[in-house]
Amino acid sequence: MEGSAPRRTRIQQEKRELILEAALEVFSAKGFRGSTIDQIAEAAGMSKPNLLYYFRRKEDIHETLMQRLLETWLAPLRELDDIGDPLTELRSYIRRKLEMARDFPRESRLFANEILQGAPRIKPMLEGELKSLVDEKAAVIKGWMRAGKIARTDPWHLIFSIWATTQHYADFDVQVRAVLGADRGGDGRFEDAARFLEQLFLDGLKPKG
Amino acid sequence: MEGSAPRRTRIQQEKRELILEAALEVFSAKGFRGSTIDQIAEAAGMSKPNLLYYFRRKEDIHETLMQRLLETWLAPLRELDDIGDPLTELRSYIRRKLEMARDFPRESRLFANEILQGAPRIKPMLEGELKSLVDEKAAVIKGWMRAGKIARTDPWHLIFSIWATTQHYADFDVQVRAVLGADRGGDGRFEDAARFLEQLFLDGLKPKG
DNA sequence: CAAATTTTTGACCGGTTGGACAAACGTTAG
DNA sequence: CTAACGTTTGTCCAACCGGTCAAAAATTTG
Repeated sequence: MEGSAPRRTRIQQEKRELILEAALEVFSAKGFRGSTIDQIAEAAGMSKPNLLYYFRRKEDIHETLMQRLLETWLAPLRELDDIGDPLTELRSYIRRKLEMARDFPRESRLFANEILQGAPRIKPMLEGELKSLVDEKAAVIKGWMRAGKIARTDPWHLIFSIWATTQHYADFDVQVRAVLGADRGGDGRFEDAARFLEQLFLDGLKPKG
Repeated sequence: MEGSAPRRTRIQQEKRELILEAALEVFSAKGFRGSTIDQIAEAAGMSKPNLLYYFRRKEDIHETLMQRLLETWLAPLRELDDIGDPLTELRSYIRRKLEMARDFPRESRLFANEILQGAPRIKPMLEGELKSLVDEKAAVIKGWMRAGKIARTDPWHLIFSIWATTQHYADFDVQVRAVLGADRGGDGRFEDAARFLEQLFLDGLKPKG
């Protein structure tokens, strides 16, 4: 048992938040190994020993960050529900995921970094909680297919493709901006992406008629 | 001018290849900062000073690796050609990219790592060579749309979505395997992915009829 | 063969980094 | 005020890491 929530003073709560915010910034930009405690401390406006008073080890910061991330990261998929029109549900899911890529790019990159390195710290979660959730939702989608509400295809790979296309705009942001150039790479790129993805997932590329 | 190819002995050529192979393995798994020269040297079966005899700095290895990578990485897009049936061309492009994710996952991860960190070493290339190439191919695709051969949509985001969906199977391999589980996560996953992506990009999810 | 050149190695160095620690400082309660 | 507790800092250390260097070993060349 991890047991009863650790008693924390007001200062501790505030400083811990500050550190986590700073660490998210640094970790997501440079990766775990590429980040130093000093950098995080400076970003949080405190000295290294002071930071280590709130988090005993560098790993502890990363772990805490990761746990929080996973909560919010899977929320959109959890909301995918059997009630309501299937195509609308899927469209909403795609939109929500794209909004997360837009509003929480650092979280997306932190996650991507972890997976890229082989997910050493969260593999159990992937094989357990995540797999269960995806299997569950895949069953829902399969139901829609059987009912003729959406085309028959592989629900798991469908989910992968939604993850891939949406998170791409956070994880590969530099590349997206570079390719789109100064004019089209501005704020409008997420709306363009939303329009494109909606069309792709609904109709594909075959010409109408 | 970088000038005439540096004269190299047989041993130098062989050892440099060995080092690059080992470095690809290590860098792609742990990132640049997360990798040590010692690890690369060990993977290449030599001592650290010996390795440094062939590559004076750690960065030199990474740079060489990166240059080679970019050549092969963009080859499939270069092949996308105006002659031939548009839908077939796009299907081939998707297939080739997926094959690269399957056959060269380390290269894909190395590239992903670089982009994730903000592409510090290849940003100029992204804004120059890559952008030009993509713009050029986007124009080709636009031509197909005008000719009514494929549905009208955003060619740039179309290319992004192909990159994202295919590279996902290399970069997020751990996650894909974890979610698919022992049975479906085997070698067949790339064929499943190929089938799914073909359907997605051609027809989307709307039910037929 | 021997000389010249290339390759390999062990020892070493300076800078960085994660983390420990005790002392100082601040705050609050009695 | 003072004791207790929470917070902050300067100093320090051991491990690690990128890279140097000179000398030994191996290889090539004449």
